[in-house]
Amino acid sequence: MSALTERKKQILAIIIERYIATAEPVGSKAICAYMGNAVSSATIRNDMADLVELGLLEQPHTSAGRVPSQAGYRYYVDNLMTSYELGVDEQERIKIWLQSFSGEPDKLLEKAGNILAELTSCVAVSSSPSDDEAFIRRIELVPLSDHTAMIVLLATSGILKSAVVRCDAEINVEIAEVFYNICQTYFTGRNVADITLTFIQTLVASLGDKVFIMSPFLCAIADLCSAVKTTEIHLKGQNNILNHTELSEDAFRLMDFMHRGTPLESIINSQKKPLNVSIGTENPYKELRNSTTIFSKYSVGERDSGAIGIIGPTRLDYARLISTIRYLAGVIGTMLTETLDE
Amino acid sequence: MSALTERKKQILAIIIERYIATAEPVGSKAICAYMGNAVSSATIRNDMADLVELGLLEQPHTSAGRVPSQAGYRYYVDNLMTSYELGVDEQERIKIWLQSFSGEPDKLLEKAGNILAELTSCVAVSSSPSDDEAFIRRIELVPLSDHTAMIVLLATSGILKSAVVRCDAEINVEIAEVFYNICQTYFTGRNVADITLTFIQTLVASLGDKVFIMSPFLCAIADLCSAVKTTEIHLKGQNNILNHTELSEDAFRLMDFMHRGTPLESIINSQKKPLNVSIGTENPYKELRNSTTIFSKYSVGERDSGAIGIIGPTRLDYARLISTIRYLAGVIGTMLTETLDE
DNA sequence: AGTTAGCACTCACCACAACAGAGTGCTAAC
DNA sequence: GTTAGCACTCTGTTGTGGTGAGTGCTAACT
Repeated sequence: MSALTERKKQILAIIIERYIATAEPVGSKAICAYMGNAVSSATIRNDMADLVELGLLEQPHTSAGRVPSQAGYRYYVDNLMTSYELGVDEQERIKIWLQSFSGEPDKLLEKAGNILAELTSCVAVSSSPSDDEAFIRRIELVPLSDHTAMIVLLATSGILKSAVVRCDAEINVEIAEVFYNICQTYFTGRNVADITLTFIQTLVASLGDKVFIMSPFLCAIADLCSAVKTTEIHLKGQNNILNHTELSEDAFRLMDFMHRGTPLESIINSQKKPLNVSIGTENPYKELRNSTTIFSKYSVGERDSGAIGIIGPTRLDYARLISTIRYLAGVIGTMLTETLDE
Repeated sequence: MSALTERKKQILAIIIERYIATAEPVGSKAICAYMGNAVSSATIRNDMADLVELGLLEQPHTSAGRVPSQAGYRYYVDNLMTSYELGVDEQERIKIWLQSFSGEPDKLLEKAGNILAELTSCVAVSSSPSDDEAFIRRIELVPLSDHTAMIVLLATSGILKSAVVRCDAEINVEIAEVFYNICQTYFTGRNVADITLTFIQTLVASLGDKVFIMSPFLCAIADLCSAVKTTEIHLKGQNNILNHTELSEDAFRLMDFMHRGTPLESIINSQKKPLNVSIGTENPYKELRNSTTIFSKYSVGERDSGAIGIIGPTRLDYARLISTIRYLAGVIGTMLTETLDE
């Protein structure tokens, strides 16, 4: 595969970079100029013909310049791209943006999505950390009024979920005590995956009439546990779809696709390497056949917990985006790990 | 203004209803058929010419049918539209959808936005209840770990806000006691608008070194108070913009407009009547000149607290949408008022 | 007066042809 | 292997003529 001559690589790189910058097919003459007229346009034409032969370039029509094919982008990303280091100022900016984070992982990832969308002019997708092997670290009951209370559940993964519950009986100290006793006995330290609604049902039944009144609280706990292991997905910068003219004809389908949710979840969950670039038809969904997705996993502690990335056209400034996403994922990872340690 | 003959009104109504249904200009012959050939197409043409004269209709070009003008829609909404009663099954469906609501106003309004977007195929906008005259009903400190705690603030408006705070010192019973004392003395019962960051600063200064450590908690409270009075806006179903072909050329601008946030906020806050329909240029923003907005305020207790509505093209099924939005706003109001009473 | 039939007219839409321009592919020479 | 030269191809644009839907107007009718 790497049987390309240096010049062909150079030509391919120029075409891709020019095309990324201008969205116009690149002609032999323009390339010639970009190479400082080292060789003539005819020579370049010959090389370009070979590159088309290899499937790395495409010509929209006979008399247009060349455009990178998906394989061309792939080759570029794998072999040609000069890796780009995020400037210190940009790094600082990102950190400052994220600084307001105070300990709620969900909010951090939502914010990170916003930043990424802003920075890349693409649609940003981020998933809150999810961990179905998480344990319940702590459950708290926060009385709000005579008949309502908030239940706060903290998992070992650092994830925090809360819900407001209404209760027919008055929520007094006695009830709170019963609640904490039940939590201590049946919930704290258990795997969130164990706390299902059916588990709650059998539990309530076994506890008998006395604590029947607890039932809404316990159901809420089950819901929170399921929320802990559910991947929560944040979609930001959807308006950016319309920025990219090459996507405009797919815009509707794409929008719809992204709002369906589950496919995105499966994409997020299927990230193999730390950083994945899927170009066009490399994506598992046909709606993305003209799009590129770039996702980076982030880790909390030693665990891969979620991912953040973008969906954009295939014509992307890969070098910049990859380093941005990688950096962001790194920062998220360290921030979340820090909170975990405490 | 109501100097229109009955027949002209009928013609106008038919044109609008046909156009709403088909998005095609309506010709005299078609109207003739819809009127059961009661009069000839020539007569209708004469009437249509008058309606154009009055500015209620427009013709895209000489040889096309007629299309409602913005003024036409306005006349229709004000005088012609047969009000539509939401079916009981639809009412039930909405209630069941919203049922999962347990006491967090923010979540209820987010959900309501989702429902509305679903139901109308428009972009739904909803604002969480905001009330800058709300008082602090309750503040709770929920310890999460040695150095982090969650602060929960409940306002008299029923709004619930929470934040996680990190603290250098260990959060023990002693600190909690100091916290609650401060809350009791300086916060509970006060107007949220009073609790500004500068207020906190002077407070911290006056309390002296001993409680300097409380500072992050108190700042968090100030943030929560400002969140209570801030209008929080939920935007749902943005993918629906692309459903409406007549908006497609404005789609980009519209998307951008909606993502800017502040204009939406000002629209929400400037709702005069319980239910407002703004057609095209009646909207205060030029980006909406081809759009219609329909918003209904909802009330918690006796107070107008927020609004919910849609942004769509001018070609809308006004009757259905208006009744849907009105109903939804009513349900939201009662649900929120109920939680308030407790 | 209001209504109607009849008819010329207007304009968007479509298809087809002509044309210019950009960029190529190929050939023959270097 | 490289280059100059040139015919060729294809797109995008412009212009023309035909078609059809729907109108506006006039003159006759009730």
